[in-house]
Amino acid sequence: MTSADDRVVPAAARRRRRPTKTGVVLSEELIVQTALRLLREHGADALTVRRLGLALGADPSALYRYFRDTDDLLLAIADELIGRTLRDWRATGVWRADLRDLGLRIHAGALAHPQAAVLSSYRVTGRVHEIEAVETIIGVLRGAGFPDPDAVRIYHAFVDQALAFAALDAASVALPRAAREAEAGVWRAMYARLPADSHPNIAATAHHLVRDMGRSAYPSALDLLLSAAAARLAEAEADPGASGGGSRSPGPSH
Amino acid sequence: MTSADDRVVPAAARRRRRPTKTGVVLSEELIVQTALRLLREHGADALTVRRLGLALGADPSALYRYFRDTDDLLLAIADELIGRTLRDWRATGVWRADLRDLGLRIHAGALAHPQAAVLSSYRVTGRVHEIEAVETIIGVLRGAGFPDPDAVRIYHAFVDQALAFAALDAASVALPRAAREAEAGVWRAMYARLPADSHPNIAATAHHLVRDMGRSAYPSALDLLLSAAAARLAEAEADPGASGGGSRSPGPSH
DNA sequence: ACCTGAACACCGTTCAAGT
DNA sequence: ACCTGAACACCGTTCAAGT
Repeated sequence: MTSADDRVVPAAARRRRRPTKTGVVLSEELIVQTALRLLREHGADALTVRRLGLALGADPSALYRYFRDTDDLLLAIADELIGRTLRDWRATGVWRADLRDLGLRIHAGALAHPQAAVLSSYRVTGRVHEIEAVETIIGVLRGAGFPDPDAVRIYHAFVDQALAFAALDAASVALPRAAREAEAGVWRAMYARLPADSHPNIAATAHHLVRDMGRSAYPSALDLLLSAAAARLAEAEADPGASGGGSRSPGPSH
Repeated sequence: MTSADDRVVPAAARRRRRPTKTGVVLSEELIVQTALRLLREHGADALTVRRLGLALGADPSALYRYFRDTDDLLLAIADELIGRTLRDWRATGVWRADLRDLGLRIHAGALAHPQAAVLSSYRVTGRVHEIEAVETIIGVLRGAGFPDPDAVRIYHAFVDQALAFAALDAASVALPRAAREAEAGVWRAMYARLPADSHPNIAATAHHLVRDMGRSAYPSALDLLLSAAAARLAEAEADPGASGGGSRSPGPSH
């Protein structure tokens, strides 16, 4: 009962495709690529079944042969983004550097397609690229020597933090122009001008706030998480029994 | 040029309100409360100007006198959620416990209104409740002894982590029933059944994954962040010059 | 087997007209 | 000053009919 199994027609079973009126031969891949292009070029509001049909040169309703509904299309987009992000990544064997690189790539990949990321970062796709990513990240942690329960806990915190910040920062990049400018202005126009007697802590740090809040906090948050994980690993290695078992094991599989 | 300044009619200047056909007297507060109720009772799709008008007993177009557009209404909802979350919070003076409590409250507050949170957690409102929250959190950090640049950096990582996880977890709670069940099923039906020869790391940790992935990773991620911050503070206190200035200062202001 | 086109039940927002 | 109602330009999705 996975999402992949629910697709209207399994890709392999599909044949005898007829070109549309404009001569295009539809496919899941073509639709996902076109959707990403629409999002990129015209923003999140442009991803409608009707405009996607227009961009493909097909009747909008034809898309329902490839995706159950817009949500199903979204999951396919999410998995394609994961795939692109990790396509050319290779482990170095230094776990902390590897996780840092993976986290920053996930974040940067989302910001490269903010409109798509904000719609899809949240979702568990159960599709091929996501599965490879899970296998890779857990492999890095187990290869580093984290006992299995710690490896899974840290995997979960790491990947959800990466996806959560990716969505957060993508959302701000994907905001309509007016809203985006209004938010940037709030820090300078409002926070930087609060009087010290009513808001002493904001007033004392206003120049730091204005400088900091325009940037993503993800690199900081990532480093804090990795620091704490490293400390945890040192503890686990000093006292191997404490964490409740789990075998040491193979390295990353990719 | 803040969002508050852009409101169609400043609340104070509004007078001589006429009841609607059904006898209701509209106000910004009533509209926000009704919007939260709609979201809570009927999900994110229910928040449309038309249904909100219906629920209020007013013509949908009347709402445009109170909010510039739906985005402006969303910012008001976001600020109301922040206000509710912190309404009865008090500092204990133990910075780490205070921040942990604040983080968990922000997260729990979002999950109590998942449909509202997923729409609004991202946004900088510049409104009154948000400003109080910023002042409070920075106050906790400065009161703990973090130098100003560290206080701001950790404030930013802390609050964005809380909001990002709040939105991530709210999104999964707010998912339409079918999609939500499909995602839960993916871990049991797909990840737990991958063969060890193709996916050794997932296979070795599958039982941990199934147990862990159904819960939020936020408490773990928060503790990792606070651990690392505590370590940073210990360093700063051992070597006060290293971090580049910033005075020690007052406690939390609330 | 797959694509089309009409139809249905909705949207957000604007603006002239009412009171 | 504020609310109403019609209008405009859109949506996602379904389904009978075509090829």
